[in-house]
Amino acid sequence: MTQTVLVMDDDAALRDTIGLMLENEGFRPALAEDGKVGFKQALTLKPDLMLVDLRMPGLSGIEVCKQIRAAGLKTPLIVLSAIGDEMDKVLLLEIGADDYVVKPFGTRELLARIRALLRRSSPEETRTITFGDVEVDLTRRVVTRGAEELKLTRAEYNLLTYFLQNPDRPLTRDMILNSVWGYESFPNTRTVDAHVVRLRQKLEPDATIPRHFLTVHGVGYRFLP
Amino acid sequence: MTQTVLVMDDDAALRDTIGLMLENEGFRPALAEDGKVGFKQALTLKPDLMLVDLRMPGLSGIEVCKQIRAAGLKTPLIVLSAIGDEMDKVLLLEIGADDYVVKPFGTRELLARIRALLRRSSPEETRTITFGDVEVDLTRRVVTRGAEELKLTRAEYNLLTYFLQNPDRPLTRDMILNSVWGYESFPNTRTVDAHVVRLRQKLEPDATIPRHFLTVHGVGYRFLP
DNA sequence: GCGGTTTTGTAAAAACATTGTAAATACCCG
DNA sequence: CGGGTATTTACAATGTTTTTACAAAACCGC
Repeated sequence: MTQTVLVMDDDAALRDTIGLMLENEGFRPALAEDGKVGFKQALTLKPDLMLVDLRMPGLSGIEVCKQIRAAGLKTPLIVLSAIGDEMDKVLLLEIGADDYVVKPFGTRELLARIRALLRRSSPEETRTITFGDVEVDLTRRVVTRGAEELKLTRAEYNLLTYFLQNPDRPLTRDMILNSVWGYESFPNTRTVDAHVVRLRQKLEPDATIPRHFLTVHGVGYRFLP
Repeated sequence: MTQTVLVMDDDAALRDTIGLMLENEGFRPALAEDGKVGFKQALTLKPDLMLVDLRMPGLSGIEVCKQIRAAGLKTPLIVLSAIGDEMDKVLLLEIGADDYVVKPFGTRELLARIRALLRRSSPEETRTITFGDVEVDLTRRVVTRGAEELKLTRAEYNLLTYFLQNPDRPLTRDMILNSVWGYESFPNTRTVDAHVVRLRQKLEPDATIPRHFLTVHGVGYRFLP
């Protein structure tokens, strides 16, 4: 489950910093000090993402990228470029980079981009959550029960995904309103109840005896997968 | 325990309004009128959260954010942007902001976002407390005894957590009423007794010989873990 | 210890609050 | 406009809290 990130940079200090940061954030870092080593590792390790410095002695970042793509690898790739480097988007496209970060950058920015790219490029066709006899396909936004596809309205679906993201803990109506409806609109808290009722009718085996969308009297609701 | 919020905005009126609002809501506000001062305060005060105006004379909000991130600070950060500002998410990502609010905004919205962000960024711990054969899971709001889950009503649960927070010391009925029921409602002090009885029935090995919820005659009650 | 007094335990009644739900109304987007 | 959604409303059903009443226990001065 842990995702591997291959870091190619000739600057040892930077390499280690990034490696450490990645480790702290739950990734498995792999470090390469030049393009030749990096390319080999890209083939053998099959990392989930690569960070490639543009300027490296020997095989340059540009060359590495091209070779990697030529080898048929579609690994998501972020280019690290020094400020002042000619960095037009055509070049990036040509070498098959998905994003770039200009040095010097904050680890936090880098991390955000890594996460964003992984999210963008992960084969999420199969990101589904199941509970009871219900299956929720988060990428297609489709909910099936048994064999048939259910029709959920926008509000119902949003509420459902909020429950899915916060299983097994009491959620007050206000928390739900803020997260699902946002801070701009202020519907009555009873609105939440109305929607819970409809989720129960559509998703519970027996709507009168909730097994998944439980009420916590005096508090709110709790979702139990 | 009080959380510090650093507000960076060149508009003195707005700054003060926000500061006042924060104070009212139990935060400790710190105000900075430009990026330079703000950056210094960010380093010295180590605030729990920052509000940064994008457009400021001198060091702009964007620059401040970048510098703060470059300095390694991970402080949660909300950007305040004037309507019409180019506010794409890439920019937010680049500068390491966690959320943004478009001016003009209501204090209520801002507050909600501040609270939400603080909640998001505080490490979530599963706090559970045990006494006798009872286990209280404070995050899930679930009380178990032996193997089975007990059903506590809202008042019972609130009373229990108050006892848990003040173990081994006598609590008068008035203290309990004020802390658990608040100053808004004025129930009879016997109400406390009624609830203690029910806690004993649900949580004591033998409700007739209390081992945890002790009576302090003429005073009130005392909880012994 | 012994009455008298105060305080506490407790079940049950009464008052009150919250939730389920359908139906009515408002809203919104094409 | 029309059709679907979202929200509010109203009322019943359910659950909770508070009060009450009386019994039991603790305290107190003698």
